[in-house]
Amino acid sequence: MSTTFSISDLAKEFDLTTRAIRFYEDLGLLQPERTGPGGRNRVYSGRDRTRLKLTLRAKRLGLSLTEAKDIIEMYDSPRDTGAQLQKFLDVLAAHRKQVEEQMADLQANLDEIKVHQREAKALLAKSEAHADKASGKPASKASNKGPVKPAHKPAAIVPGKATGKKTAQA
Amino acid sequence: MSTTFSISDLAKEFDLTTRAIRFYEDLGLLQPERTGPGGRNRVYSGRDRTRLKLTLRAKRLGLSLTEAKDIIEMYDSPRDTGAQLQKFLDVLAAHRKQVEEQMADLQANLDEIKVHQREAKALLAKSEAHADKASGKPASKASNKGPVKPAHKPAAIVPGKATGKKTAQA
DNA sequence: TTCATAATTGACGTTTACGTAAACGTCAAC
DNA sequence: GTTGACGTTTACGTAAACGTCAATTATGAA
Repeated sequence: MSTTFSISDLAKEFDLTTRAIRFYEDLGLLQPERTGPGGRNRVYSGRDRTRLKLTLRAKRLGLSLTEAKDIIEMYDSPRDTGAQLQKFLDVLAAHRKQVEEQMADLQANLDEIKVHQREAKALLAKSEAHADKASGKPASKASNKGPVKPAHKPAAIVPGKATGKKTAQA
Repeated sequence: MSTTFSISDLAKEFDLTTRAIRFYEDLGLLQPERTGPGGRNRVYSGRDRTRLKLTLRAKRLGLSLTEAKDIIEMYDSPRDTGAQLQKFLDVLAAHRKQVEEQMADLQANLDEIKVHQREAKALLAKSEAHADKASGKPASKASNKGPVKPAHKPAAIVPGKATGKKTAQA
């Protein structure tokens, strides 16, 4: 009873088109078996599903599909000799460094977002306290008196809605 | 003495081609002034430089250029009314959530890498201790006795070498 | 049996993000 | 007075990552 999946199973689960999944197969990312008459239909294993999941995570992190493939293959390949193990460790160290760099990028972003939040909240509080006439709840109008200069700080950069879909999380 | 930059200044600093920089201008990401005879030559301000830096960081995080533009514009736009401030806060909250999600993705990656490192190191240590004949330093050969099964764990996903260049950090 | 549903293989189209010439202007240096 | 180094526009080319048909085939329900 080794769990398997049809192409539409995976398409639904990960919110992809079947076209995309077949395309990933063309790139060598998936290797489904065939079934039915003349072996027409694709059957995906749990391993295929895992590789697909990893591929999508890689995409979310900004990698190309071929980069994703290289890495997944790397982690999925045999490491039965000491030399291979050592090389694997080297690659791991390099990857770790890059991940940590990207983490730093993201952290910088998050920090900037927080700063903006603080500033905006402060400004909002000030403008509300200033416009105290008939304020019950609708705390936003258009107070064109003190233009409340936008703090010309850089900005923050944010990820996510590449395909505008559901962002199937790993 | 407002610091300005030529197109090749920016190209060198961020390791881009001038073509790319002009392309970003076509997308509205940069708006250099013109100088020289007939206003042919581009002159970039510090603000342009900042926007370029943010654009590249956005790319590293997997955003498209138009997504990058939308976000940068958002952060760069005026917020002089209470309503605008409130909307800005809403957008900030959404962005923050997405950043935190991506951070989680990355953290999962990092954890997996660490697990792999631990496992590989353990295996390496064992194979070295096992192959104790004339071991001075070159601690890797090919011990084809105990094949040391590769732990069939998923994998980790890693960012970075998109353009294969120097990864100019923000 | 017939109709809908799901799957398949081409094969061409599309969007993004630039690359790569071609052909030319400008200015300092030699 | 020509040679670089640097700049410009126009324009076609390209790789990646699918989308979008079209023309089949198989299966199950009505």
